[in-house]
Amino acid sequence: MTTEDSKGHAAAYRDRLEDNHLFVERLRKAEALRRTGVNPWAHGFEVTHSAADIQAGWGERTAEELETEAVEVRVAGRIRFHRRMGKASFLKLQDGSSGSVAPGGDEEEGDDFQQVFLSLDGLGEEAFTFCRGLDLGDIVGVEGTLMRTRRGELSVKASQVTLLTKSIRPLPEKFRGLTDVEQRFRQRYVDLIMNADSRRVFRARARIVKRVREFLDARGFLEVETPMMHPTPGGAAAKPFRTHHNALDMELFLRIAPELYLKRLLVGGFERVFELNRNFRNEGLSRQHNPEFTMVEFYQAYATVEDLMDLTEELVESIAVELHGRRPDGRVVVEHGGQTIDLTRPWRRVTVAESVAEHFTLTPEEVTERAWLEAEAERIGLEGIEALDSGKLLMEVFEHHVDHRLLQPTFVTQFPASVSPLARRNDENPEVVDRFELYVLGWEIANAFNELNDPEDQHLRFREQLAMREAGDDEAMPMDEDYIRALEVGMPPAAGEGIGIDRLTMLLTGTESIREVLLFPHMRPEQAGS
RNA sequence: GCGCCCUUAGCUCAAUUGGCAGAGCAGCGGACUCUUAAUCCGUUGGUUGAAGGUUCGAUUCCUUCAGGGCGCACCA
Repeated sequence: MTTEDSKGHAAAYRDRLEDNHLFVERLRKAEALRRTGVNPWAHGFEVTHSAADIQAGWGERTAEELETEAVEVRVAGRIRFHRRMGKASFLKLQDGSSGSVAPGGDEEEGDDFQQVFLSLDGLGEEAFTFCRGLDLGDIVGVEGTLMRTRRGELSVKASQVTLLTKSIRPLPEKFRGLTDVEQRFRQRYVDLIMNADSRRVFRARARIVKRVREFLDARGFLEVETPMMHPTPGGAAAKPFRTHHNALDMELFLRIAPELYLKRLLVGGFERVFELNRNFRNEGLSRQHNPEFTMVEFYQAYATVEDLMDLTEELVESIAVELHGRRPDGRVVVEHGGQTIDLTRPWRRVTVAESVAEHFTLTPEEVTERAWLEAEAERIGLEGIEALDSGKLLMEVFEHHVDHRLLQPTFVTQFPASVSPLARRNDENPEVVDRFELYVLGWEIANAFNELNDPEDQHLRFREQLAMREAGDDEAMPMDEDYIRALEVGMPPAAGEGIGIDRLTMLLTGTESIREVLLFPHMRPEQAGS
């Protein structure tokens, strides 16, 4: 790049900063530093202590003790506060330990930014003047010794300050911070700097994911990765995203579920497998739905849904205990939107028909009668009722009246076979399958069933799905011939389950929108120039 | 996809029945050697989301569009 090009680019770069004087001022400072031989975007700095390290190691020391010890430290972080006086000033640095959650501890966010004391005496004229030009948002490295201020705050008395990164765009207002929901999601990097609650949620999410892995690992489950791009979308009732492979010139679908691949692994002899990863569904967005979402699916040979209900209670309760602890009375509760949710096991177990019957103060027999179901479907405003089987009608009534009212953890069991094409029929009643969905806060958190391993029945179910597909249901599953072939080789009896990690995280972090637990939730593109 | 609501300075928010677009923080200049959202004095900063309309005059009323929030629908 020639000097002329370089000048042209500098102008173009300034233009994209919209001539905002706040941005241009900082850029001017950066350029001034460069002229004195200081690169405002440095690399590398030896850090010996985090803010949390210093608090943990010397938090109880008195001013005198600190003076005697003369502990030398090198810290680094982003300037969040800068209080300037004539010949002294204070910085508050935010580092990766700021507001961190101690392992096994509660979720209290400590305001453990590291304060730095700068003085003309300690730094000398030139360095002190340089520090006066530092802006909120700049990242600096500081070398100094620990001290306690007159007001009692443990601080680093700086002997040397190095600018590591110049920040061109100012941070939001320091008191109220960034509250605009759209900007919080679009500029998550700013949100994470400004909002301890956001940091807390994503740290909690990481612990939940880690705990799920540990839990399954401890029970002998093998973590596997199966294709994200499927030639045949299957394993769930959902509309897929389509994509295209150029070299093979073939249509592919982003997976809506890993289910059919994981069960092929049961055939292969991996008797306990799980996959914790993304699924993609081409459907509407809501507070509970994002086009891509994370689910853990696991399959256990020789187990039944009964076993998985126990396992699910144990898993979720243990994560809740890790994040929130137990109450003195031994119960495990989480607060969510003014509700107290009691996750202490065991949880209520109720069949679909029972839950509907309870809502209408009828009996399970009454709410599964065709005439009653048709009449109720009519009241809901359902169309094409005659074409729907009774199981589908029952589910419609359940979804319209019951599921969103199941606030406390509830296993809903005994689903109609017609809405569960991959589940094994109940031996006593072939019209239902041994399946459960876990509801908490009215959200479906988990879904599990005894897996259908009879290839002939599976073939029949796929054909029924095909018929529904031809009748216009674009969420009905297509036939998967290779999956049938796998079942013909022989799949051990098994139960499998999927748990929605996003919703589980919402439940355990008290958040009400899935966007709060996704680092970069799906958004429409911003308009140019904004 | 449909309905309701929101969009004003970098950020957080004001602006009376339609009558000169303002404040705090941030920034800039100045004072101040222990501050805690530091304080004090002075000061820069606006295509009021975009386009159109009504009006002598529009941040304000109307239309369309964009983005966002909430609800419904779809779904997990």
